[in-house]
Amino acid sequence: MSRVQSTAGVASARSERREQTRRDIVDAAWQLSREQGLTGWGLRDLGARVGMRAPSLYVYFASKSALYDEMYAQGYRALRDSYQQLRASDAPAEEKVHAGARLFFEFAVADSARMQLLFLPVIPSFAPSESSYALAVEVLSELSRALAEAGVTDPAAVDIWTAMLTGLATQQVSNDPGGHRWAHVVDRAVHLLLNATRD
Amino acid sequence: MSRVQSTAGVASARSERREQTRRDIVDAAWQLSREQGLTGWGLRDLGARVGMRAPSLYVYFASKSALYDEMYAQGYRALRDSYQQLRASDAPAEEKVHAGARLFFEFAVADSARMQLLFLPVIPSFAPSESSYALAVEVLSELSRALAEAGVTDPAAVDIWTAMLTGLATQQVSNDPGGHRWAHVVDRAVHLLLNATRD
DNA sequence: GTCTATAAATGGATAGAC
DNA sequence: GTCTATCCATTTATAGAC
Repeated sequence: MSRVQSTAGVASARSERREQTRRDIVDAAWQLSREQGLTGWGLRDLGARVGMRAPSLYVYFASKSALYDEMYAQGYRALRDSYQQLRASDAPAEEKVHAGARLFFEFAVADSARMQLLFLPVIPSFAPSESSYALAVEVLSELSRALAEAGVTDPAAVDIWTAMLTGLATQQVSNDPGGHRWAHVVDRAVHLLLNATRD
Repeated sequence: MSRVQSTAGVASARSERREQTRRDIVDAAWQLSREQGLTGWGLRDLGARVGMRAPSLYVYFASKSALYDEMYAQGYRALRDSYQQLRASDAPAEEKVHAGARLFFEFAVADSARMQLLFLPVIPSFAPSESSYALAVEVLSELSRALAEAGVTDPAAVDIWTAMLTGLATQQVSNDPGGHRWAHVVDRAVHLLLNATRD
C-alpha cells in the first residue's frame, strides 16, 4: 500500500521534475534570444546554458521549432495574465484602456526578442501551433472587450488601435532602443484615439 | 588617337557592365528574399540565380552584409523618389499627406521582405552603413516636411504619425497577408490623425 | 572575372552505448 | 535521461589556377 502511494508519488515528482527542466530550457532560450537575437543561437549554446549536451534537449522538445512554439505560448500567456489582472480592477473604462496600452507598450519594449516572436513574422520557418495561436486570439479579444467597455465597438477602429499600439512599440525598439521617445507619446496617442474612435 | 578614344570607351563600358552585374545580383537577392525570406537564402542560391558560383559574387560585393546594405539603400532611394514625385504635385497639403500615407502603406505591403529590411531590426548581424542610413533620415525628414505643410509641426506628433503608418503596414503584413483589412482603414487613420495633431 | 577546391565553422538532428 | 559520436547539410569566405 505504501508501495503504491510511493510509486504514484514518484511518478508525479518525475513529471514535475520534467516540467521544471522544460521551464529551465525555455528560460535559457529567452536569455539567449535577448542576448543574441531570436535566431542568433543554436541548440549547442542552449544545452550549455542548462548543463546539457544538445541531443539531450530532444528529450524535452521535439525540435527547435517546438521550443519556439512554447516560447510563443508562454509570451502570450504572460500578456494575457497581465490583462486579466488589469481587468479585475475597478478603474473607469477609459483609465483601463490607458493602463492597458501602457502595459502593452512596456511588455513589448521590455524584451524586443519576445516582441518579434509574438508580433512580427521574423522567423520564416516558424509558425505557431493552433493551440498557441489561440492564445494570441484570446489576447486580441481581451483588447476588443476593454475597448468596447470604453465605447469603441467598431471593428475597423479596433484595427486602428492594434496598428497604433504595435507601431509605437516597434518604433521605440527599432529607432530609439533603450530610450523613451515613443514611450512619452503613448498616453497622448491613446487619448487621441479614444476621442476619435468612440461611438 | 583612335586608340586612346577606344581605350577610354572600353573602360567606361566595363564599369557600366560591372554596375549592371551588381544590379542583377541585387535584383536576384530581392527575388530570393521575397520567395524565402530575408535570411532564407545563401550565396550559393544567389550565385545560381545570376549564373555564377558563390565565390564570384565577392568580385562585386565585399560580403553578404555589404549586399544587404546595397538593398537597404536601394529601398530607401525608391521610397524617396516616390515621395519627391508626390511633392512636385500641386494637390492641397492635406491631400498630399493622404496620398503619401497610401504610398507608404502600399510600398511596405508590396514587399514584406523589403519592409522588414528597411523598418525592422530583424537581421541581428546587419546594420546599415552611415551613407545608407542617411537615406533613411532623408525620407523621414520628407515626411516631416509634408506634415508641416499640412499644419502638423509638433515633433511628438510626428512620432505618433510614424508609429501609426508603420503599425498599419506591419499589421497588414503580419496578420492579414495578401488581404486588405488594414488597407481599408489607412484613410480613416490619416483623417483622424490630421484632425487630432494639427496645430 | 570566373572557376574549382576547400577552409573553418555552424546548423539541426539521429543512433546507440551506458 | 544523458552521453559520445557522427551524419549531413549548410554557411560565409578565401586561395589559387586559368
